[in-house]
Amino acid sequence: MDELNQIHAHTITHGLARFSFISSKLLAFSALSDYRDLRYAETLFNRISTPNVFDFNSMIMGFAKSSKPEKGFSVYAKMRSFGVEPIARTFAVLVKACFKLTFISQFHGQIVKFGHGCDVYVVSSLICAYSKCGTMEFARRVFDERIETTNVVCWTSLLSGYCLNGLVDEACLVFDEMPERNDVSYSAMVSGYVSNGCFYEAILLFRELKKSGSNVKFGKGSLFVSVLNACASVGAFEEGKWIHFFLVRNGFEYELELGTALIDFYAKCGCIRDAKEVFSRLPYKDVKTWSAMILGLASNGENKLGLELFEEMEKKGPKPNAVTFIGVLSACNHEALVNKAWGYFGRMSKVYGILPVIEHYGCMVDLLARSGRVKHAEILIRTMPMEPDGAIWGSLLNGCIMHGHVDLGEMVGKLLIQLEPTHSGRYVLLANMYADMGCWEDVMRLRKMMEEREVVKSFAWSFIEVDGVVHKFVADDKSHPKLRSIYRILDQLKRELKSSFITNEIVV
DNA sequence: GAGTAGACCA
Repeated sequence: MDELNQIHAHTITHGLARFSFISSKLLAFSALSDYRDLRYAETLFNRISTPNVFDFNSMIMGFAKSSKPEKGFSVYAKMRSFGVEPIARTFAVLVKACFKLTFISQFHGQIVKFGHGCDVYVVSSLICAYSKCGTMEFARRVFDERIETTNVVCWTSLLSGYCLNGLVDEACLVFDEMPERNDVSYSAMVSGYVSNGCFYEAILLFRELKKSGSNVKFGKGSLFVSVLNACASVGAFEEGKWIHFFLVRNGFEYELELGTALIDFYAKCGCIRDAKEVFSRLPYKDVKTWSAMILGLASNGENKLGLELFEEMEKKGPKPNAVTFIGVLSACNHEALVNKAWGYFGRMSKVYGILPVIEHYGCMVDLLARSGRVKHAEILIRTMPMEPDGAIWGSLLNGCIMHGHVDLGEMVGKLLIQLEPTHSGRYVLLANMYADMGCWEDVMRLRKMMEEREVVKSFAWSFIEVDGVVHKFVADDKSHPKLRSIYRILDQLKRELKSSFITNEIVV
């Protein structure tokens, strides 16, 4: 921007500012470039006596990229009052800044009036805007009415709209019908699957793409970000590892988003060593990269290292945000560091201006309840500024059971069942507590209640991937072909654990 | 232009 200031001064001193071409270029640079400064752009804009359509567009687009995109609406109003006729791009940008249906409808009317309804940029923007408002029927109508002029971007916008609104089947139909697909449309479908919990479908689609030998270009490699996310969610280790090799071979590894996705993937698969390796190799790390690493360390038992990393981040990394503190509090929770956690909980708002959300309170309540400070946990729940959810009461109930606070436990258990009457785990926890106390009548009463309300207890299950094959284990399932050898090893582990426990007891 | 990284506890 310093250079821009100099150029601007130069144009004034040499009498060049009156050439609209030059002032338009200056405005576009200050409003839209990577080094943009919107306040400076506004000053430049206000000095132009008769702004043309490109000047208005620069300002509208500049605001669209900012944190207050709706400010573009008043620029549009000014544009109309100046009698300047909007072009298609004006609407494409404006419509995307709409967060209310009434605004979209108004602009839609203007689009038709000025004859820009066939423009592909406008069509895709309208589809995005209607999708964001949850009105897929309007998005579909725009698409169907202009189907002869649609391109791959419009198709992808429609597909993403369906995914955003949880309509995965409709999104699949769109994906199947698309006349042309590129890396972005694959990425949209994969991430749509992931955001709707269809992790296997996401991975299968990627495998299909690999097998098909299609000529889809991987662009910056960002499709892998979505696939790694799916791999991390299901623990598809071999698939994720394959992607990592592919990325290294093609020089993608060190990109910010990919690096962060890899750290998260390795951490969620329990390979914290590989996560650390990627972290140390990344030349540029932002708040998400640091947070992913801290959360990864905390979820792999390396809590102290997680807290050390946070201290390093405070000294030489980016400014931490709310998610970073979830990792920090989580690490404190696992190490039972109550005082340290209170310290961080206070620092969050005092030093960084981050207001704690329910997840932060959840960490604190869990930590207090686990460490036996159930009364403190209860006070925190009753004084926190938001309505406590089932997870928070669940943490308190857990603490009550762990530390024998039966009266409070009973009260919280009943409250939880009232709050989440279809959640089987809530009944089971309370029933277990009654069983520990020998109150069998209460246990029976709860079981009956579950039957009457048709609450089904979901089975616990786990899985592991070996050589690309996923092995699933369900409680009481006897169907695995290697059942006997698995149980043999389990028995051996049990014996070893028991003997080490006895040895420890003798030492103590 | 469309898509894309981190989110308590259980």
